Amino acid sequence: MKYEFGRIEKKWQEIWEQKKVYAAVTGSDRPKFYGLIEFPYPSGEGLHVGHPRPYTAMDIVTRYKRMQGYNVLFPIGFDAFGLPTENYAIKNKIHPAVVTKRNIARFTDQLKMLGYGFDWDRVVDTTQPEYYHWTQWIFLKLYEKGLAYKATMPVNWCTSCKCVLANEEVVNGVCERCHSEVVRKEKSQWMLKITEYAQRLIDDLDGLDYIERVKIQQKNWIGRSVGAEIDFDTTAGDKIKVFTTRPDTLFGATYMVMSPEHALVAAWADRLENLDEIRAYQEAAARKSDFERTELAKDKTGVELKGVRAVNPVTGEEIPIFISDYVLATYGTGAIMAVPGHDTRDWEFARAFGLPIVEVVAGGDIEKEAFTDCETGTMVNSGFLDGMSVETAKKTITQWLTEKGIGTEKVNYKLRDWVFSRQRYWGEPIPMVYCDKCGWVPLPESELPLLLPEVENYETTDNGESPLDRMTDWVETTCPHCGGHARRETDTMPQWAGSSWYFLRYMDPHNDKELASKEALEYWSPVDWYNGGMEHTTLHLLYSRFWHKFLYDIGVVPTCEPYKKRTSHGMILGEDGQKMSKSRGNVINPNDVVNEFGADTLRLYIMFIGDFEKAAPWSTNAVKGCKRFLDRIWNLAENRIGGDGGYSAVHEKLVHRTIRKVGEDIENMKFNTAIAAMMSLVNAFYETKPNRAEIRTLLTLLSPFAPHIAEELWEIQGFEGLACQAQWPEYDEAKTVDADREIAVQVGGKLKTTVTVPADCDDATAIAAATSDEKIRRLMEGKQLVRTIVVKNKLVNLILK
RNA sequence: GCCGGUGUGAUGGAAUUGGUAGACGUAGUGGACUCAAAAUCCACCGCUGGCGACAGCGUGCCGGUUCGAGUCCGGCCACCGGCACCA
Repeated sequence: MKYEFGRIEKKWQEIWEQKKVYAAVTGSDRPKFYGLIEFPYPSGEGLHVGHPRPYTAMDIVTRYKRMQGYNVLFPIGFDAFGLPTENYAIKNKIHPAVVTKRNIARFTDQLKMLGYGFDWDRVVDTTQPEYYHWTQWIFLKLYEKGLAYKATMPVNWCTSCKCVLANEEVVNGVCERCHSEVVRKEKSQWMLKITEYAQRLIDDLDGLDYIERVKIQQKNWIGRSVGAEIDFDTTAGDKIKVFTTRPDTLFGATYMVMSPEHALVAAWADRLENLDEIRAYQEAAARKSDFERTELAKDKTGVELKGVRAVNPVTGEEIPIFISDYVLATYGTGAIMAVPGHDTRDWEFARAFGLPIVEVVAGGDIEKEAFTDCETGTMVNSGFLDGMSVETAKKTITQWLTEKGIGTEKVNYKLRDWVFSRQRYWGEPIPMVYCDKCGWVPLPESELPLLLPEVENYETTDNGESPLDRMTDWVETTCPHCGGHARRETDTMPQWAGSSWYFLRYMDPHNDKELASKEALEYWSPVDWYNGGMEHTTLHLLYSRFWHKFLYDIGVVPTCEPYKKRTSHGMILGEDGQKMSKSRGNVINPNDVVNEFGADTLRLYIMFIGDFEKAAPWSTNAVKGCKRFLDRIWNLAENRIGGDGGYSAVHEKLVHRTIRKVGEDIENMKFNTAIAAMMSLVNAFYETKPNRAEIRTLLTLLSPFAPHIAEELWEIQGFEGLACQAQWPEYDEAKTVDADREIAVQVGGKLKTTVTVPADCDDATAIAAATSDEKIRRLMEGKQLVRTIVVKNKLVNLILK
């Protein structure tokens, strides 16, 4: 009989679907396990070979858990709002909803082709009104609690997408999606106060089972730093507030710098003697894109504000004030005290402008470079701080400033509030109206979902407004508050909105009363294991943690963190070791692989390819090797011998070891070595034919990895029920160990030979066995044995003199 | 510049966390089967020397700790990812 993968894969996919073997049951008594993968964006290109890596991994984990008796929730959905679909729609004059529907159908076929055990009754689609109803509802709640606000501020504007971007979406000064130039633009935007959660987003990481690099990257992104805020008096009467992490160096502050956008510059217009020069600098700074700004980072530029001076609160000296674009408007207070002796940037600026550099921490050579070390230095030229360590000086000066009312301790974060509006059509409408009398007014919950209207033209307007802006009938409305004239918000939500809570909807996807029932949320929360890409660490993963914490605070969800465990997979590279891309021509289409080798082979290969967390290049030859392995299993089933009892004496030990190894490896995401262990078992079965019990165990172990072939052989062998519903086999630790051990014999730490000894034998027996070996005896001739080291069941090391 | 990570045969990668380096797969070589090829099955497969038993070397480089180091410590080099004038 031939292994017709095409036929059997289709056959079992239909049977599984019909029998609903992957249905999750809310409220079941069995322990629950919620395994989650990042739902795909249904692009026009269809599934990429990168997708099956995390999907197959979690499919294996959840199948394994199911076989262990867990009530498993393993859902799938589509994150379908977004720019590529909209752009495709514009180009081809098709409604994005139609494009989305088509793409989702294609993705669904491909996912089913790979035999994933998703609960297809729980599919979510973020573009459906039944879904975005609740995305909008969460927004209203955020607004109600003061966490959504409208603000006019400089935002990142992608010149190609004609759309604002969140900070997280700007990579190296260009748009994360289209790589076009990003410029700063003043715009009125909806903002979400993620900064309010900064500390909790850091603190709560401690209790989570996330891979370490994810935690580190999130912490770095949030960027907490502790210091002080200090007020400097000025000759204009206003105070300049600065933030510093080095209040200990206050005596060395010889000038001040404000960002070019700082409000005091405008306030002082009348007093400034060189206003033209200042204005010119401000304009030049505003014109620079983020990219240019970082490019030009080497040389410090700036202009002194002539006519106003600041006063150093500890030295009493008048010091000059500059504006320079090395000071960012959006961090801290937008102004700094410059301590050129002990800050690299201030040092460079001081050198460029010939400003005095004073040493206040001894230990370096400030003639050559700024001395920034906080560990070793001693305070000098600092009045009452002299002789103190930096740490002590920090505490002392902060206390002093607080007592005098000049400053206070202060924590700052790099994280900024989340720019939440997009000037685009294909997104969730923001359920707010602007009333001339009442200002911004939220829609009442009863009016949700606010449907996305049909428009004729999806393009952004020339003045950078959303296409919805042209929909006069839709835009013009009445104020829910006073009934007067009002206009709807025409911006839509960003791509990240729908994905910030989708894992909750899976728990109760058809609920039309609330985002999910209390019962379902209590039963399934939190997600037990979430696997996804590193690229989402500071985007989706952070955003969804923020939303979840908010929902926890208002009593909607029962846990303060959404995901208990987070892991991440490496990329699949092309055969040339380069990132797969159409232009390189190294793209592998999963459909081709499935047609040629079958879904089981693809699944197996993609897990065997290498360390799950690392990038790995594709190898068609190695795919063939996996197909060969399945062929060998297929042939094996015809070559087994009878005997329904237990395992045979020849295989027992290896079978027990393999059960242990495969189970442990699945839990630790070491799928490659789990497969290697099964290969070894099959190799042993080729040496000595397996019996029925051994075949049964092999098929059970194989089932999570290659479910179709396992199921078919299961049926052929006449085992009861379905392979995918079989119980995971038990192993007996006692049966995994040998009666005898082959241990290493070393002389002076160098391996000379091996000897066989009884397992767990005492040291004397091991030494006796080693020293009676012919070869070792020869080496010992004429030498004196000065020391022996014995490691039980491993080795004997003889030290000779 | 700062923060993470990686470096092992021709090749993808293993190695119980300080204890027999190279499991498993790919490629390669030899053999069986075949008129032949493919497929399949069996064997070999780190480098150097030797007919050989065997000896020496070997986990990016240099040093150290240890009876013993791919694994730990110090100093380099290379590559990958993230952040980047964050005061």
